[in-house]
Amino acid sequence: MDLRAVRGMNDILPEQVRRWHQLEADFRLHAELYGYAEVRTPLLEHTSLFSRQMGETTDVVEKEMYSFERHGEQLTVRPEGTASAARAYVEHSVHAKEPITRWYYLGPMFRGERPAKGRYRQFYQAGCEVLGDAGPVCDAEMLDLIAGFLRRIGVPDFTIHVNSLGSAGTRGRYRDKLLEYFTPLRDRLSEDSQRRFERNPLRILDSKDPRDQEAAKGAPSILDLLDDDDLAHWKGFLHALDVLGLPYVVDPGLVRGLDYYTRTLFEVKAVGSDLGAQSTLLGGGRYDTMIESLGGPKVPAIGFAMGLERLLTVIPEPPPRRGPGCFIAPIGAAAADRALLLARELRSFGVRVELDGRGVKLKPMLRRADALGARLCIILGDGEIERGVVTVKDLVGHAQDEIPFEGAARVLADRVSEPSPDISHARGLR
RNA sequence: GUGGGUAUAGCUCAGGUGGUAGAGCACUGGAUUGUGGCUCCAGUUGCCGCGGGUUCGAGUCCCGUUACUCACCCCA
Repeated sequence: MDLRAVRGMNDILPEQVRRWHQLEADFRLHAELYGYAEVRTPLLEHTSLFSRQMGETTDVVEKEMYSFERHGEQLTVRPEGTASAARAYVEHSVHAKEPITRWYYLGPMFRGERPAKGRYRQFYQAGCEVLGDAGPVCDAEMLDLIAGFLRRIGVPDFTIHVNSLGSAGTRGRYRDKLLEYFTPLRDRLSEDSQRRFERNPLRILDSKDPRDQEAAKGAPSILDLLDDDDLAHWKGFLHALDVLGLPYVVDPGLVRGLDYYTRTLFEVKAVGSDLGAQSTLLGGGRYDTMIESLGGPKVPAIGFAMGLERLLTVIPEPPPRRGPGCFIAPIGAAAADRALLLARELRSFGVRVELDGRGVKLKPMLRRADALGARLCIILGDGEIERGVVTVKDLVGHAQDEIPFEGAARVLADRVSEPSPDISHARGLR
């Protein structure tokens, strides 16, 4: 095969799409329960939106975006959802129409990273954003939504990690303190962290390298630098989590890659999964200054996004798809005509029908019906036409009888909805 | 961008020390002129990733290359 999908971009075949539908439906349900409404934004945005919002020096912006020029415009295929949602919020002056806005989104994102397990160049994210609510209860409720959703879809075990970055000033002060702390230890850090030292010293804290972990042991905590307002928010957040009974881990080393976060920061990791290094199922946090920096009003905001591929590798396989209610096996040209009409009528009763139009012998048709896991097989040949009947074979049991062709659809529709006579033979459903 | 692993039938994979391809599953036909699943029999499917080298001879050894994959970086 010389034609392949683009690297890092995957086909999702129907067998798997079922799982995606299920996941998406569960997400929508939970988001709606908490008052969120779906927003849909374009896949393409002006490049500047992302470079300004995510931070010029983040890896995503520096080397992972699919950017190009077209008709004199610098465009980028969205690498994440928050920037677009924020842009739409500002563009439509939503703040002037309602004090609090709760939006969710769902769709593909694109980053030109080297693919690995649970990480692809086209990947799907679902996320929520609350705009206009600065309170810590809002942050805790978002985690409540998340935890309920994860349990609902069957994530076996996960941990919630939380941290606070304070406001912009706090972050700057903390950065200085960290630099001060790491400077004498600098030559003991890993090569990667030597680089981080220059660019983003906060990231040294969550390095996986044992040398860095050793060096970071006595590092100052950002939580000690929070000002009164930040601290009140942080405490309110933890209090609300306690009220909700949500277990969490305070992780002062939790730093996220995007520059726009303030105060609350959280991450949910899968426990005991085979996701390898990509065990982070979702991440989010508060971005109280982003809307304003986008040229919008002073509106606080918080959001999270989760990777659907990662969720899918962690949750159990759903039961197999049920077969059609009726499989129609016509034998001969006259039967084929009748079968065509019968199939349509059955469907009008809401019965899922598969008609075998191959014109082959009965045996392969029955085999096909069985492989599909059909409930009933309708056999229609010359004999049946002469007698004005159809033969109905129960594929779950073995029973077979004839019913009048006239009014057959209604009778079959009723029969399909009945419980199977002998469930122990329900095999071949794969 | 860096490092490791892998590449043989539609799928999952065997193929010591080089002798010109195999199994299971799937699919098709038959045993059963119009009756599925189970069983039995038979059959179809391969540029052995690609290019080059060594050799009388390469799926097997060497070099290169591409793809996939895992890990790092980073992130969902």
